[in-house]
Amino acid sequence: MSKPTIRSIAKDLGLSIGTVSKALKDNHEISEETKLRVLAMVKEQNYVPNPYASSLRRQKSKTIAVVLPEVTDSFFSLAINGIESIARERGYHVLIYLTHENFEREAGILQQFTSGRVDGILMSVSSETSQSNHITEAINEGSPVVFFDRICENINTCSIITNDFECGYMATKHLIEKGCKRISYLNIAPKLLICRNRMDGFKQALEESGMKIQENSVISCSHDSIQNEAIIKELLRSKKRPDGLIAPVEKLIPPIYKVCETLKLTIPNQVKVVCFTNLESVEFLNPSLTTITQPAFEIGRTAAINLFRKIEKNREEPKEIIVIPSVLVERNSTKNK
Amino acid sequence: MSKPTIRSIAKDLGLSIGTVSKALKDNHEISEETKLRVLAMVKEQNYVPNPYASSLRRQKSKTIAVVLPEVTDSFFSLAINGIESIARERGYHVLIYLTHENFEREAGILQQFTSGRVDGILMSVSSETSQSNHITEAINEGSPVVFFDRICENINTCSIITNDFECGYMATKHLIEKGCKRISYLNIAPKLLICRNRMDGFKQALEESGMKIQENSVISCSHDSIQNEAIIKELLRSKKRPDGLIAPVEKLIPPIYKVCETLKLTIPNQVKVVCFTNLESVEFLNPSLTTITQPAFEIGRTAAINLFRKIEKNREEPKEIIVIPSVLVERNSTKNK
DNA sequence: TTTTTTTACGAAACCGGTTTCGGCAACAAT
DNA sequence: ATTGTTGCCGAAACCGGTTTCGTAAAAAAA
Repeated sequence: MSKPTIRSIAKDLGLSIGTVSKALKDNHEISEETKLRVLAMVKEQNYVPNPYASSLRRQKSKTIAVVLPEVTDSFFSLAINGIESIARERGYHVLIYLTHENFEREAGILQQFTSGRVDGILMSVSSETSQSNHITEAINEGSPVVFFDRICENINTCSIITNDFECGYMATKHLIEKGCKRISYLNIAPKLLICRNRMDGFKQALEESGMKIQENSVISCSHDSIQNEAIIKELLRSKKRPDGLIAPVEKLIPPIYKVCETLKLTIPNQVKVVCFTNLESVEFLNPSLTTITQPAFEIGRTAAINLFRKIEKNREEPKEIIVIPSVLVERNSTKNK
Repeated sequence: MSKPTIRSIAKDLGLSIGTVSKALKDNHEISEETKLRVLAMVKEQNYVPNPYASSLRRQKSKTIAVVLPEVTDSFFSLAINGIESIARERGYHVLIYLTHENFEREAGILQQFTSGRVDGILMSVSSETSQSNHITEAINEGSPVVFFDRICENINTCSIITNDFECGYMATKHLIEKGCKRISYLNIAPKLLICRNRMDGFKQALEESGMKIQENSVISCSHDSIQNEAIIKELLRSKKRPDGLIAPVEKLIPPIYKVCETLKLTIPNQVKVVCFTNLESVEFLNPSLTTITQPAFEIGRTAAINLFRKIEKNREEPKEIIVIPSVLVERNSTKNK
């Protein structure tokens, strides 16, 4: 027995295709009695409408895309949780695409969306992304975009971020209060607004405290952990070794801890560390890690809610940036003896 | 200017729709010259074919589904990476669904697939899943399924797992070698084959060492971290407190470390711990955590490869279980002074 | 009773591709 | 000259729903 279609259902009931279709969407044109008959048959045959036929005709897919750099990061996996919770609630399907921080991949992915594969796009841009034609094009072709975390400033849409400037500022002030004299910010994606904001917060906190931006104040890291280890090792071996580190992403935790171990530098006595992360186990690191904990789930949720808002009423809405604040959780990596 | 369709492209070129379609798939019926003209126009107008029209006619969607309990676990997020790498290579799209360990959700998700939304399904079943009608039905309706990690034994398909029995055995033997006399296995999903296998390995290792399964040998944990904390606290406060713990999932790390801290039990002196996880930062926990590290990326990759094998040649293939071994990485949480 | 309105449904166009089939040239083989 | 062959392309059916429009019968209004 082959898959039931609306045609086979209609035939079995002696009804027309259109009638069955309307009955299934509870259209007022159809009598209650007929609706019940249709529902019964649908249930009996376990009929599920072909989504692609519907998508083709209605020109909407009930599907959204999530485009992000990676999933092996507590922030992004929690954000996906938040997104999924809303999508499920609304009956939407979620396509996931990983850019691996690569601009060409990101552009290639976005280009596919110009054909109407998805009704909307949630994205966190790659660290290489500096131009935004690929995104504009997707929007122009009718797929609204909402950014979360790694937003694209020159695009006129809704974005959900945390208070990155304040976070950078908080982290830095915290280190200064704890006695740090030379703080290094481990930059990972200078093109990203959020990283620049965090760094600007860092710089302002330094200035306010009468500290200068120096040679080793901002260190460029990569996405490769071997390289990062080398970079951090060089930093912590230099004459003017910093006594405070700010890491804007959790992938820097292993290299930092490893290098400190190798160089026999103790955290927090010789180097204090603050990292942006949502990993639960940071509490039990040696030493426990002071973190900026972002509202990752809530950011994902809010992004999804706003995307659906855009999808539903597709009129132009003003550029809006929603900020959900993070919290600094103080632990032992920044303790002063 | 509205979206280009194959119709508008054909009209602009003075060709028929069918010719354009064939030209785009490099059909031999079309002359090189015409193909070049079509390609040029397609590029000029940035035309991307409507995927749903194609899916509808071809009865295949170039899309697979990944159904899993959660993403906030290093194993699953790495597995997604592996899956995505293969899907991208083959030009497939990836729909993601989270069951949150809930059987009804899982069944509901699977039911949708009976309509041909996806060409195949990769799944790791929820811990509540004991029956498999929902999965059989999806397979019968034409969506091949490949399991990874949390497999469903009574379904005749390809599955990718790690050597769970040996892992349980290894972990236990390791603890015994390190001097443990009373070991507790923190069970999390007794219905799952992999958990039973790990536990069977645990039991066999106990027996071989002349140790008996006792009251506190197997402890049932839940998916809620507050509850787990209470359960573990009770366990570690009991008269016959274990001196070794085996945790089959990483979400148990925080409660274990927390309870030990609260009860002032030092790891590894009073309690030794082994956990199944792929988290990079376990090396820097206090104390560093001995782990069973699973080949998560490789499992995801292999599952995807085998799913595509099934999708391509859709003849029946024998039930096959591919085992990719894990490794025990010894660290300080199981050191004996 | 006649006219209007409402109710309930069917026929058919439509969404945008894919694929089958048929046919016209041009060229080769007989 | 006749009969294949081959190359190249168009016409049209088709995938499985959705939606518009028309209409017969029943109910309500005149």
